[in-house]
Amino acid sequence: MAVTIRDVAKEAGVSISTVSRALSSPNKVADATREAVESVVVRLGYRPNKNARGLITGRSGTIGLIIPDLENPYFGAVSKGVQERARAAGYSVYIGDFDEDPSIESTVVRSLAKQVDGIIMCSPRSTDVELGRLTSLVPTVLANRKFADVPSIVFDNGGMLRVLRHLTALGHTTIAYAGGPEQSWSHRHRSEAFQEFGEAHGTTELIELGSFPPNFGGGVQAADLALASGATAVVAYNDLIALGLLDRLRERGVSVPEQISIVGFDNVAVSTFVRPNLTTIDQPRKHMGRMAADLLLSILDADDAESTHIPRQLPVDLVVRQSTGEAPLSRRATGTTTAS
Amino acid sequence: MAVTIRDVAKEAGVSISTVSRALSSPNKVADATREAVESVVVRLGYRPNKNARGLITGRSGTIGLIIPDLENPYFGAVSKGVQERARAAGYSVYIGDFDEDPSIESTVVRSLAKQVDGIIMCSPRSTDVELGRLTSLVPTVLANRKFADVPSIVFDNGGMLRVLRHLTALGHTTIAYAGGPEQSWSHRHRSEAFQEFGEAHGTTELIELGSFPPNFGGGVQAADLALASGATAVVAYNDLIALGLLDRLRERGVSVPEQISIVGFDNVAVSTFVRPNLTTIDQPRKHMGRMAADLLLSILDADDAESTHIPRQLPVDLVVRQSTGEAPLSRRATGTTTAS
DNA sequence: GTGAAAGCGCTAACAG
DNA sequence: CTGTTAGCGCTTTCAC
Repeated sequence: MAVTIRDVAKEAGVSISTVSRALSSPNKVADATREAVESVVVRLGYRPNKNARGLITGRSGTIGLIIPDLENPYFGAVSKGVQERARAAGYSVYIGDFDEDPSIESTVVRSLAKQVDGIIMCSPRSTDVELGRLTSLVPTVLANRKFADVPSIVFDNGGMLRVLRHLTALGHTTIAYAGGPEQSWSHRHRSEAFQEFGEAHGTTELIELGSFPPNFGGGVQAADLALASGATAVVAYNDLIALGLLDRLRERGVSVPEQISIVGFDNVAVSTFVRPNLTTIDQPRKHMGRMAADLLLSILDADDAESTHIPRQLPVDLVVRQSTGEAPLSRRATGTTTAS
Repeated sequence: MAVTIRDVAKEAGVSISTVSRALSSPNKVADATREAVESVVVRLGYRPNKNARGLITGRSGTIGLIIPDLENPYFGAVSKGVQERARAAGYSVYIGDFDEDPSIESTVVRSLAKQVDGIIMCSPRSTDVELGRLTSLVPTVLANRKFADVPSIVFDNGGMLRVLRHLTALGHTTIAYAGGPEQSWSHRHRSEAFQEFGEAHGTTELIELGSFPPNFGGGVQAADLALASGATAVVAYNDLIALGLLDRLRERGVSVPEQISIVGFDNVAVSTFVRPNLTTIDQPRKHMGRMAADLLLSILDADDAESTHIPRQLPVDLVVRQSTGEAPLSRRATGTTTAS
């Protein structure tokens, strides 16, 4: 097998415990021996066996990240943030994708629970009851969901309010909401904020179109309902739904944004792939990943105090994109622009 | 801590070795005892500690998956395929993202190498020299790259040929290629196929525009060059570049596909977010993930024979999308279609 | 077919 | 400050 701590000890002429100490608690060892050990470690290319260490410390040096769908760039960004921080702290991360299926989510969490020091559940789709069971298995941090007193990171849910203020400022008086998955905590909160705004502003008519799959197809479905509703503006649960809406509305001969305005959530890259670029709520999701990892690691490292000041609620931004589709990059050359 | 093999043994009234055997080699134990043990296992909710097992067997029951960018849906799909198979075989998977940066790729592989039974490197960006070192660390399977005799899964690279035949059939005689990252094996192969076609068909003029970042911005860059080249059709390294091309060309007043045709590679979801839907080469990437996982697992399980018949080269399909943007889902209702 | 015992590579008391 | 000694939870000879 590979080079073990014993090889290093022999080569450095010390005992294995000294090697162990030199690596895990460098301050408990004489500078001279520590340096000697370190040089041997480098020379032999020794890398401690995490398994063996974990067996005794009860810590595996790994965390689990559970997300609904790896193929959705939203979660890819979160994952990158988590990895960035975990790696910096010497942790490895298992990623478990559950295909937006609560029962798979449950299975994956349970199978991972025994092998990791902690778990980050991003946008969990489980019911509260099941979530309660799952979060009791192992130290857990939630992202995009609040539940009991489980530590969590969520986005400031003032996003919907900003969107609605923006739209009413533009003169819209009939606004529809094309929602996301029922099980989504974010969806429920957006829906509530939507309703509340309606109650507070009697002059604006607010229409909920229902729940749709959080993808392009969901938006296509929602479009026909939106049109029938008579709304002049549609707020979508996310950008993918917004793009589906856009496509279908245009296909039905409705011009966007002239006849109907559309606003999304997330500010994923594709929101700039269409003209005009989509107006959306930017949610710094990579940052959310970082914060979630930081929070989990701080919990793992300091069993006593969860004192560290990690923001639990991340600010979001309304990104209003110009509808006038002007050249964003460089001026058009004069002269012929058509191909041969 | 959790329930251990000793608890099970005590509860079932047998020795720990019997429990161990009952679980790992059920045929080496009397049916009666096996069943007894199994029922206790279920009742106590016992789950063997992978670390401890790994310590002795030298196998961790985990594999690593190294990809350039988690945020790119292409790799998300591959990851899902890998996970699907790994999970089914009882393996966990570490995913390591290296941000398209070869030096990070190297670091990640090295740090993972000691903790996993095998690694799948998808679309590696390292040089051949470095790749040689990396693949010698631990059993490795390559995806989207061939190197020496390292087992690999790649897509049939006849895709470019099909695209070019398609375009010439449509009457194009001047065709440009907007390439991907220099380090990409796929890019180099597409580029070669592109050149070869030119040599074989003197009547068609083929123009390489260069290498571009494999994203929307890369396509925007390429668009101005494409226009200046006089080509009437542009083949893009991937769909994201194709979409960037599309956007920029339209902005410059060129209509697509009337004046310039665009074809992409990958058939990612966004390729249907635009009108007309993008014509593209479909690469079944989730399937690639599955095959890569199967290949790695078969290598790990059978040290002797890599006999299993896993296809090493996966077929691709040209997806020609209709330009006429007809209603794809349901017929438009008669009557007013504009909103209030 | 089953149990006892010996470790896998490492860390954590405990003496020195 | 350093070495010796027990194990962590499990698999695997080797006897019985």
